[in-house]
Parts: sequence; structure tokens; C-alpha cells
Amino acid sequence: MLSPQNRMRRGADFGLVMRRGRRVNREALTVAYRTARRDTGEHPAGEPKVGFIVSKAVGNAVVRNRVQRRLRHLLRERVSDLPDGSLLVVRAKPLAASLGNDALAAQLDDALAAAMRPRKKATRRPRGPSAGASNGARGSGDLADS
RNA sequence: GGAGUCGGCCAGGCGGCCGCGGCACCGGUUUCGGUGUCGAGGAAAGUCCGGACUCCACAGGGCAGGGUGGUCGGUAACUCCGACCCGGGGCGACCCGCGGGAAAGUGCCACAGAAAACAGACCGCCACCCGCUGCGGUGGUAAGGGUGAAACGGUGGUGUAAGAGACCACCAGUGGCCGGAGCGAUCCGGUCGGCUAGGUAAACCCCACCCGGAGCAAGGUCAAGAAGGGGAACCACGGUUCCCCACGCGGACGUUCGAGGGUGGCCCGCCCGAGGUCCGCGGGUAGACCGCACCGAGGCUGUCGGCAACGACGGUCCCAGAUGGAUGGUCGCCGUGGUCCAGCGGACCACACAGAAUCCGGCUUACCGGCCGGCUCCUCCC
RNA sequence: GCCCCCAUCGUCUAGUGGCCUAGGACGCCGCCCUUUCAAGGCGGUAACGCCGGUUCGAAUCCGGUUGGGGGUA
Repeated sequence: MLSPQNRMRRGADFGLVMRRGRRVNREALTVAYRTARRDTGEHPAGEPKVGFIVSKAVGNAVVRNRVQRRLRHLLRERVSDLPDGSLLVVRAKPLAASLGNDALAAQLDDALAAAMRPRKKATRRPRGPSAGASNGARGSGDLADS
């Protein structure tokens, strides 16, 4: 589960990321990612925000809830690798409902790595006490390795 | 023991690690941290009914419109529930029924058939007649035939030219009256009548009863805003008066002989009404908090009343409250079911239907299974 | 969340208890015409979302269900 400060809550953020962000498609999900723009000052500093989209095509309400919760738990271990002020939206596809946990995690890591590769050097977030104090230790998964 | 029927309850269990939301307390007091505690369902679903709650409207009358439909009760209310009545099914326990009115009226009943609702007669049967044996005419009759979903009481007899409730016996049905039982629907008995009256109201309709409209995105407070609010005074607490600011374009109408608005279907009527009103297009806003997490038609339990639904009284408990939306993820063991290897056993897969959103009472629909109890029928034993 | 609406051939539709064995147009298929294609002509294909009920009889009336669509300070 994500910490409260890492949740995307505004509809405008979703629209911005889905429209302007960098999208990567995999079989079970789609990832849209957008780094902070310091010139426009959209999100001055602050924690990275993550949002989820699970449409009705995925399944009924029980299935959709379960998919969203599993994705949230997977993202919780990876939030510390996102730079400050970045926005991420994960959209689940119908296949995600029937996928095992390892396979789902593999697809997520693969898509995240592809989305962050081009400009990860500029805004790489420094490790430190401010970077999610409780999660810092276990969020060590290197996206490039996965 | 077998078969069946009705009702109630449960909704895989335990543990490790990592997490989330509300509330209370403590520390900090902007963010936050710690401890404790609570955290999905029987259907949370469909949104089909009924209410609570909120806002708008609320002199009155009429016409529409919608809903319900055996009776009595239960309830805040209901299209719900209970008991009973009637009709149907079952040996039975029991189950099913949108179950008022078709002798107030109107409509419809295709095809077939002579005839489809009010009487009549195609074939037939019988009698008579003839300009005479014809596929003839006149009259009687409705038992028989065939059609149809449905054909004008049924069976047997008397009777007759042939027949017919024309008459008789039994049976069925219907209406009036009388008596009895029941709060009532209704039931039982007697008597009389004409002998008989088709179906359809989930067709119009008639009768009885009920229904104002919208819905928590209701509604309120604050912020923002240029379109609507803000401020002050008086005060009978509902208004009056004054002040501030009052988008653009196009069009229509009007100032007491009244434009337009309200009365949320319409009309009459009533009220408001010029400090102009209405329509179209453009342009602008859509954040936070309250509502809302609650002592409630509340849960559990006991006694009493009632056949029951349910009610009365007492005890006890406080029991989800999010807002891109918490109630979880993962691992291990056990349990249940299935498949395979087919010996102990092991491996693999699955664990139903399904996720609160203002709240409550119902209905309906979906659902792997498990547990408990009442009753009925059959068989066996004592 | 709340409130509404709709469902007929592949597509757009007509049908408002019996004339429905469901009509029309555009499609699609075959044949004719043409040297060939198009156009034209002839013929064919193909539907009442599903389950119950009312009725003698249902696409139509009444319930339920499924699937779409819309509105909403």
C-alpha cells in the first residue's frame, strides 16, 4: 500500500500524465510517466505521485479492487526509485487480473525501466532520510536489473 | 433405513512478515509519530417498491395521470409479512395463484365453420305439396355430423311425425329469499325462479382505497467569482428601507387595458410582478467543510401477550465511514472438492456469488458447499 | 452515487394483439445483360436480446433478467 503522500488525487494530474507523459505498453498493463518540470513549476519538489486506472473491462468490482491493491503493493516497494515531483499512472489491462504475482511484477519492472530510461540521469532522486524514511531500506530493487 | 417437504444458521480456519482508513488518548502541535480500539455482505448487487431526511410548493375547485386489488390483521410505510377464505396441484407434509367487477356500458374474438354472442340453421331428420321423382318447394325440429381455443347445461327416460327442459329423475351451475356459523372473505342447509347467463378488464372502462414535486450531485456554510450576493438600520422574526457592484452579441415582448413568473400535467381561480422580462449564442465557476458515520422504526438477550407476522416491558452493547475512494498483499500449515500416479500415500489445480458510499424496511436476481431442527409418506424391527 | 431511456436481418428502420410464414432500403450471394467492369433486371440469404406469465393466439400487453446509451452542483 502506498503512503498517503504518494497518492495521486487530482483528476488534472491524471489527464496531464496520460496526455503528455511517456507511455509504455506491456501485455498486462500500461505505464505513463512524467518527470517534474522545474521551468513550469507544476509540482515544485514534493514526493512522487502514483495513480492507478482499472477500467470495467478488467472485471467486476471485486476483481478491479484486487488488481488495484496488488499493483499498489508492488509500487510501494518501488516508490523510492522515482525522482521527486515525478508523476506515474499505471493502467491495468484485463490480463492483469489472471496473472500471477511474479509475472505481474516482472511486467511492471520492465515497463518502468523503459519509461524512465531516457532522462533518468538528470532528475535522479538522491537517497537520504527525506526519501521515504520507512521505505528506504527495502526499496532497493534496481529497475535496470529486472 | 429410504424418499420428500419446510425453516433457521454459516460463508474455509490458524500463524509469520509487510501495509491502509476512522476514532480516542499521549507527545509534537503546519506536516507528523506512538499506544489502544474498530474496520464489507447475505445478498453490500439490480435500483423494483416503501419510508426517514432535505429543499421547493402548499386558499379552493374541476379534469386528467399513476398505483394497489380475496378477507382480517402486522407495520413508520409498502407492490412487504402473517393467518384464514377461494381456485388449482400432490397419497401426504406442503406448494402455486397481478385472486374486485364481464346479468353499467363499449370494443375484440383472425383462420376454419351454417352460425362467434344473438339468435339463427349448411348437411341432416320429419311432415305435407307439386305443373310429379328433382341437386324441387313450403313448414317443423335442433337429437346427430363436421369446424374451432370456445357452439347456447350433462346423463338416462317419458314423449313425438321427427324432435326439443316440452316433461320426469339424478347431477352441475346461477340468482333471489329464509335460517345457521364466522369480525370478515366465505361456508353449510332449506326454498323459489327461469331452466342456463361464452371468453377477454396484464382491452377501454366501472368500483373501492392511496398518491404534491424533486432527490444527499438533496441541502447548508465558507472561499472564489462580473451575472448575484454582500453590508447597515428597524423589527411584530417575517419582512421593510437604504447603500455597493450589476458581461458581450442577436432577437422578442411589455409598464396597470399589464410582458412574464409561481402554483412542477392542464384549466378556472389565487399569488408575485416592472428597480423591466423572456429566448438563443458566447464567456465564467465546479475547491474546502458540514450533511456523514450519527442512540437508531438499532443489535443481542429474557419474560409476558398473540396460531403467527408482530407487540409490550426489562437487562445489556455502541458496532465500518472512505471521497482517484481504507477494510489488504505475500508466505507456510491444516480443511473441502476435482484430476493424475491408480497400495501407505504423493503431485497439481480450485475454494462459490460477490465489494459499503445518506440511512433503514422489503422484493427480486446471483451462489461451491456445509451444519441444525420441525413435519410427511413408504419399509423394517421391538 | 442518484435519475432516466432503448433493444427487430450485417446496417438503418416499418410494424401498437390474428391480414406476420415479420415488410422496405443499403448490403451480401447467384443468374441474366455486357468483350469486361459499373449501372440495370430477376431470384435468394438473413432478424423480433433472453426467461416466465396473461390470452384461443404475443415482436406487440405485464413481470423478471441481460446488454447498450444518456442526464446529473
